[in-house]
Amino acid sequence: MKKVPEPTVKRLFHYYRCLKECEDNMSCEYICSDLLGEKTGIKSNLLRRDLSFFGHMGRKGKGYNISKLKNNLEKIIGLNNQWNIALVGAGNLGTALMRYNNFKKMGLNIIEVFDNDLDKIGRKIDGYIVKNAKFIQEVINKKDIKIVIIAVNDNDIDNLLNQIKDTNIKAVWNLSSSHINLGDNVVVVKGDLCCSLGSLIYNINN
Amino acid sequence: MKKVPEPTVKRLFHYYRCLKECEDNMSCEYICSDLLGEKTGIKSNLLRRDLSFFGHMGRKGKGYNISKLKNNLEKIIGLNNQWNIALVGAGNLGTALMRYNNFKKMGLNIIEVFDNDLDKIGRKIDGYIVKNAKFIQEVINKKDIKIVIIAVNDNDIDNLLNQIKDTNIKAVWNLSSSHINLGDNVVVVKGDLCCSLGSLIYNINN
DNA sequence: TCACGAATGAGAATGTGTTCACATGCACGA
DNA sequence: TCGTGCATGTGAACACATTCTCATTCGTGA
Repeated sequence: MKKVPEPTVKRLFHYYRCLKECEDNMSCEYICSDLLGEKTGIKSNLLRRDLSFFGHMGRKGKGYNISKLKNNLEKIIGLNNQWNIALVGAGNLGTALMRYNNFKKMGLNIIEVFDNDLDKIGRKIDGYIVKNAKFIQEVINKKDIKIVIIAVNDNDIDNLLNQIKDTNIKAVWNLSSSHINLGDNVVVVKGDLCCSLGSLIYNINN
Repeated sequence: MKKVPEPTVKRLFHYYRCLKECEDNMSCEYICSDLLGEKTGIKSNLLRRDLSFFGHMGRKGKGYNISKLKNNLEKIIGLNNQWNIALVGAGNLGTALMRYNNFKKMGLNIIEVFDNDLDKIGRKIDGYIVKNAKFIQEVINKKDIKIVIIAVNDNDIDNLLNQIKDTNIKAVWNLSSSHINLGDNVVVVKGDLCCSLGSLIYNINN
């Protein structure tokens, strides 16, 4: 299969979520690219191109079967599996993530929470008992965790990375402002909050 | 001036923050693109191209003057001004943002917090008194707020948008999962948390 | 069964962003 | 002051992503 562009991948999720809503709230069985595009804010042309990377998803003259397309996208993205996640950082942002219900709906389960603040370790937050960050490596290996969310302040990142380096994790979602490099085998997605606001400010100014 | 690509804009902030660190922690006055690139995880080639959009920022054979470049980027991005921000949504995510110190360091000030949950309205969170969301329009106009952060659950977005529509705001940072359209005069930056995890999962799977 | 309308999907063209290669100019030591 | 080396910055090539256009196919109604 032809390589799927990264922007396309990002949009897949929008389609997926929108289709899920349609499935629940709409009476009809099919949706055309114009409507789906309008709902997601993506041009219908582009939407069709995106979907066509994965084969013939629709029916000419009719549109896309909502449930079928939804299920296909679910598999394509990988949301049909359950993913165990470790959250590092039980501060404000971390706590918000623990309580963020939408993750669970997607099959994304935060199953362990770590911190290196002694005040937090051992405390129970939203059902999670915060563990000492020095056990990360051990726990990740034991529980076969594949995804790590980093939501800590920037000072102690290096220690963390050393701990994580020799595990079998596949991806890191980096909400800190530090640059992370864990080699070619680990996907790192940046999610630095400041950065988004930075580009927003630039665009206001120019 | 030639149009600056959006990816470049996003990277500017990384350079800026890194330079700020260098200013504090390094003894030397100049930094070369190789080193700055390594620190930020961006190829030095690309970095030089990015900076060159804004004129001659460095000295051949020597590198970039750390403080000078930092100050230049500050102006280019627009971080030398103070920006008043309204936060909509005093839930977990909203609260995390109120407490997120890095924004203040950037000159980004959340000065008002709104919600439409009666349990939250009137309460004091982290120094902010949560106001009723129905006063958004009034307050935005009065306080000359230019940026709105949307951190609410998705059900009540439409009401919000109607309130915001007729104000003079310039940008919205949309952390909800709904698609927002406020015309061509308002910059909307998407920050949907689920979406990032979605593309992460895809990349693990493929 | 045929004709017409609707909507997909793909080739080609365009637009956008990154990388390559190297000319240019500055720094520094002899 | 001259020559060598270093690092920037830029034109050109390339790679990537979006848009345009339209052939194709299916559905529907006469």
